[in-house]
Amino acid sequence: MARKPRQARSKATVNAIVEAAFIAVAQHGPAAATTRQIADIAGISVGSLYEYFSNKEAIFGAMSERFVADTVAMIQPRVPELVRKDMREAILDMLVYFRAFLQENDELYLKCARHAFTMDFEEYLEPVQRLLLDIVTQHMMRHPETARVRNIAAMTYIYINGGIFAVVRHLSEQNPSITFEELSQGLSDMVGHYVDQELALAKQSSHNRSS
Amino acid sequence: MARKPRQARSKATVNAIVEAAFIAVAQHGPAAATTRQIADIAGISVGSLYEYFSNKEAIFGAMSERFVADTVAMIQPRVPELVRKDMREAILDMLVYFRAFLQENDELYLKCARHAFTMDFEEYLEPVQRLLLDIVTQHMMRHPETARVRNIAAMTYIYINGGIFAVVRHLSEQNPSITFEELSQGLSDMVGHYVDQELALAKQSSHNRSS
DNA sequence: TTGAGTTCCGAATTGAATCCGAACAAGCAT
DNA sequence: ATGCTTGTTCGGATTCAATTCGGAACTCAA
Repeated sequence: MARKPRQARSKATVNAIVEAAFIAVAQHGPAAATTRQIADIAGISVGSLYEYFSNKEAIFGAMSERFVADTVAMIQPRVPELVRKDMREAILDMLVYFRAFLQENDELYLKCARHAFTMDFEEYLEPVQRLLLDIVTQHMMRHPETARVRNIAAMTYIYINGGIFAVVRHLSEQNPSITFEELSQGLSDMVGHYVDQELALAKQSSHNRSS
Repeated sequence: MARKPRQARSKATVNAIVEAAFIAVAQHGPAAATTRQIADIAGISVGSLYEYFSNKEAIFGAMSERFVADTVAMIQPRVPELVRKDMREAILDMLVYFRAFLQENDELYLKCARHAFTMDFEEYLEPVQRLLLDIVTQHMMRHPETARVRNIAAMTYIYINGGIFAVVRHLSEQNPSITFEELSQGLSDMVGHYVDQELALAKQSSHNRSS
């Protein structure tokens, strides 16, 4: 960002630019979305873009940040409810929430997320990763029996990458080879079975040790 | 591709263009890689690019095809060996192969794969999906006890998306939060535990039914 | 050897990203 | 209120890369 906004109206301008960018990218993809389009949609002139963003990349960066922040804000209030549930159900719920989130506003976010990697999206994922780790931690405190599961960090890493990308890809496909229900059930069982199996192994090994 | 190559030399040119594109993209990223750079590296003129590719996108498409084909070619000869192994070990092996593949030639492929999604990479994944499904099928024929696992299709879908993207992302990170060993162990256990758990459930339910 | 088809070239065109200096609006002191 | 300073917006000028085009150079079969 080339300059910090001092006055209220310029904050509104920055906001308008980011929202316009979402619309333009959803319509034409990130490569074909031009600064003129973004400026037109935002109702400002092209030059003004460069008062707040040093280049087009920076606008994409702000979009990524916004997307991640909105995702977190969407899940956050549901955390108390999620951690109370059975793990499989919690995961299914999250996936359904995430799908609804991607599809709101005529799939605005989904259409952008499809191309997200242009924008070095991964760099911005950290808050989501933190949120998920937080949920897992809280969940474990309420379900102490799950404390013996190994490799929680690796699991959340895999899950966040595999889960987000698989869902985004799936929703973008015209005729996917599996249904969304199969996909979400698969993701949930994959985690659920993993945990069950880890617990079974832990029980078995402690049994062996004590006998 | 604007024209089909008729003569031998033009096939070499097409090849040179694709290889040059890999180098240019690895160096500058897909957005900053210019047609001039690609032409220079390939040792041809800019205009010649357009004899074989209708635009830059098409070159990226050819890169994706090449990448997928090379990946399949790298795994294919190892299929007989893989299907003989225990599932967890087979997965670990595949991941190690894949890492080595990404890192050869000074990480040429890895550097390009990082940005792969610009190029609508997903469209080209189908051969990999087929290969993986083929491996699973052959594996099941040798290990008939695994036939009762449900949702094989969903599992390979999740695995191909989650696995490839998690590995590419992990290898691209400067200081990843987990090691490659933890990641690959996690991916392998995730699948392994899933299968084990499914088999346990299947055994249990058939037991219930017969009692 | 030759000419029809193929391949290659690089200057010219086009259009988008970015820069810049002038015009405009807001805040502030008098 | 009035003039001054600083923040904000504008849109044309500039720059640079993608793509086009007309013709030169090459290949190969007859």
